[in-house]
Amino acid sequence: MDEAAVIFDAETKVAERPADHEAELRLWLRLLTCSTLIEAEIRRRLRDAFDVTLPRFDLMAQLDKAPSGMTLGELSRRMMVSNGNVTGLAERLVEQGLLDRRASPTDRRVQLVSLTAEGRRAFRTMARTHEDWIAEIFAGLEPDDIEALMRLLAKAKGSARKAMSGETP
Amino acid sequence: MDEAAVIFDAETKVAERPADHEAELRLWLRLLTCSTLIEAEIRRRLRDAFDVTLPRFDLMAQLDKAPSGMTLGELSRRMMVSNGNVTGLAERLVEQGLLDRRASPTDRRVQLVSLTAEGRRAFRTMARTHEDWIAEIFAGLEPDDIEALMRLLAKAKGSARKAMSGETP
DNA sequence: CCGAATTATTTTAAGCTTAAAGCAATCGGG
DNA sequence: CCCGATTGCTTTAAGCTTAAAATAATTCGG
Repeated sequence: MDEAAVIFDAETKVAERPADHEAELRLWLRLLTCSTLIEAEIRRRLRDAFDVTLPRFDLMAQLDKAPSGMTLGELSRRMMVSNGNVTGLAERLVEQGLLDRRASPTDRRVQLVSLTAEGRRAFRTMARTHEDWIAEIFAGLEPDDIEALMRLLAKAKGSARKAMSGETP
Repeated sequence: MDEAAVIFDAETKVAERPADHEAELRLWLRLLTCSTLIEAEIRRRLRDAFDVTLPRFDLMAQLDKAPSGMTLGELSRRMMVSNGNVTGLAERLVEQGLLDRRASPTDRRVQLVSLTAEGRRAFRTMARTHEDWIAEIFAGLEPDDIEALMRLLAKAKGSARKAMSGETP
């Protein structure tokens, strides 16, 4: 009964529900499924191969790009997670001897973190394997597919960002 | 020094590292960023508008499609999460009066859950708004873009699934 | 019918995540 | 200089998530 109504609307645009956006909804579901699936696999492999979690790997990846270290705030912005989250992650990585952490000499509020030599070595090893995993996972895509996906995902991201800022104008 | 080497390899394919898969890596980063971004926004809106979490919304969505209810195991398979996860989610939804839960009359191991009348009503309200949010978020995409993304994401998913089963053959 | 294997679920321990509140240091205007 | 605002970080409480172990019920081969 409800289903019939929805189909009817889709065909005729008459509707008490002005527009149905089934295509967009299905796109979202597929996008989410796809990235969740891959993310779960990467988590599993990181755990099995290196006994590391994805968040810790991500944090180390950010620091690997900044040889001189970074503040916790900068890290939380780049990782797009909360401040408190980074506090805890960094704490655990310091415990493991993979991170150095020190107060800024010029601003006593600021905490600077960087990879230790061991941390850098460990990350580089993991990163190489990680890149191979990703290549394996996307091996079924042609170069053209990858290019098209890059473009379309950028467009989707732009669209999403716009919807987030200009909230109900 | 390392950077230079990587760039050199990319150009010439000489390399001690046989192939670099930068394109795939960047695709994965973009896919992940895109879906994380949207997911965070949906979580935020569900919380602000309906005081509900995404996992609870997802669970209710599954049950809405199965009017006669479902076992916890079926639910965990469809949601692609662990059994223990569903146990806890269902528990909290029952507490809120949105879910009914009863043992199967034919198999005492099995727990059947279904939406209560209130749960169904609440879900339908949320679902309508949720669909509008998704439409808003993807408003910058043309119908052709959506179609192309659907196709390419399906292809990516297929490729990922293949990489997951046939592990290092 | 018995016992071993399988199946469905729950429990546990550990870790991730967030929003909100709190604390300390710094900055900026008067 | 000083005080109010801002900034950087930490803490807290709550919830999600998983893997692994535990529990309980059912099934199946003999």
